[in-house]
Amino acid sequence: MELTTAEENYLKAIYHLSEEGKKSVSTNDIAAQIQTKPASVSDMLRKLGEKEVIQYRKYYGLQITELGKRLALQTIRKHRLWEVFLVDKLHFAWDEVHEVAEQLEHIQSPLLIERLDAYLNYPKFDPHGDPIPDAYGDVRTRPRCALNEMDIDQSGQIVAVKDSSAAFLRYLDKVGAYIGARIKILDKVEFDGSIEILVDQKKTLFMSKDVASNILVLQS
Amino acid sequence: MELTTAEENYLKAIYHLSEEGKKSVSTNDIAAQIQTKPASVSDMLRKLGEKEVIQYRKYYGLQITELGKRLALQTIRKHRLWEVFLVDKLHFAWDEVHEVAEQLEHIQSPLLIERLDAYLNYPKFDPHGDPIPDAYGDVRTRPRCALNEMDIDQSGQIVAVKDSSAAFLRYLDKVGAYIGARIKILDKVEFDGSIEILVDQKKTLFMSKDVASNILVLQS
DNA sequence: AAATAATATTAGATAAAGCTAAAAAATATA
DNA sequence: TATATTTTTTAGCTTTATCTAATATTATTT
Repeated sequence: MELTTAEENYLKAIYHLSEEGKKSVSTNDIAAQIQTKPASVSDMLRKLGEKEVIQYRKYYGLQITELGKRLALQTIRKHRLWEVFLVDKLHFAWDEVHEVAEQLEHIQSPLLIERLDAYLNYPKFDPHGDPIPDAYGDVRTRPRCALNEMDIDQSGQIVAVKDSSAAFLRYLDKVGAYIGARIKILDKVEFDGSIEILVDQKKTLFMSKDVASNILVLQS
Repeated sequence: MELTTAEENYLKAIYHLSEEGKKSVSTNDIAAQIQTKPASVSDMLRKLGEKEVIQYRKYYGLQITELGKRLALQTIRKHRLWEVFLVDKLHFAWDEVHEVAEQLEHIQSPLLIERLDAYLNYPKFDPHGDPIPDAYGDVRTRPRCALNEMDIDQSGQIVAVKDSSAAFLRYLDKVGAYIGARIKILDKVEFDGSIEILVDQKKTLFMSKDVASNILVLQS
């Protein structure tokens, strides 16, 4: 089963949208996700249906198949391994890796990915804390909750971010929130949902609900 | 100046053929080099002419421009740096790197190449002994001659191979000829041009003229 | 120099991936 | 329920990069 670069990108988008727990993935959602027009999406859905990576009935909706899931996870695996490479070995900042990894993920060479994985010491998470699927497409997820959903006095460790945009990541760098940081909720403002947290038992930090909702925590 | 992947491949082929010292590069040569049909080449030459990376007058011939040379050397630089990465870091054999590097060379990210170069410690030659152009497209070439052109009793060091096909490279691995090996011509057979050489003052090796002509030596 | 061969180009198709505008289907609203 | 709105799909066009078959040009031989 060979997919083109465009097909891989659509399938990845569909996989991500499917995982977000929504009832079903709409043509418009996909168009928004990959910055294209709904008309182009319709066309592609037909093609992906023919290739049996999704089940598709027009006007009805779609469902990703097992095959599709496996292929999407392969692409995600490659993307995340390359991100680790860029950060760990080439010293990219975590907000600089996405665009390059978007390109690198389409390189076709099973041997390359096998060797890269070994070279990076079989990492389990990428620089944004997202889990790296193994060669069989298995993903080990950790229980995690959004920072804004925690209560006062609860503590935990930052394990991932939901939004990986450069702007957000640079903001986190600036205020000193990083993956691995131990945090504790000091205060929550009812009015706007903003919170005050203690980072690494040293520094207090105020942040809006919007920011907090994009930070994922492993509770302890 | 932005080139598509296909355009980069054509330009690279044109650059390589131009460097081979031939009077001029023919449509058929290019078609053979990149495994396509002459009709497709004609089409592409027109496009490359419009982009001013070659000077092109139909039926007359073509000449690569300074701009074209610079862009071709950028691609070659990327290709060769990736080959070094694959061999030095991911432990690919030198006959396994070409196809993957063909893909990697089209990744667009100046920062990536800059960092990769630094990470690899600014290598000057790729695993086949070919020089790696610097960021400005300057290539430092070493004087080198084909092994079959040397005379009896002359010695030198293998510095590169002309043919980088997997079959040839695996043959060299098998007989123990590698880049860096010190060699001395022990005998030359007038009849067929085959030769006998001493490798690293230890081992003698017989090889056909065909093989010898694809091994490049720095004479000492 | 004329005929033949080789080489190069154009014409016309095809396939992928995108677009806009129009039509069709599904959903929401009055 | 009928109408309006939103969503989705189709129709038709564009671009890039191929191809084959036909034509044009240049080179080579008689």
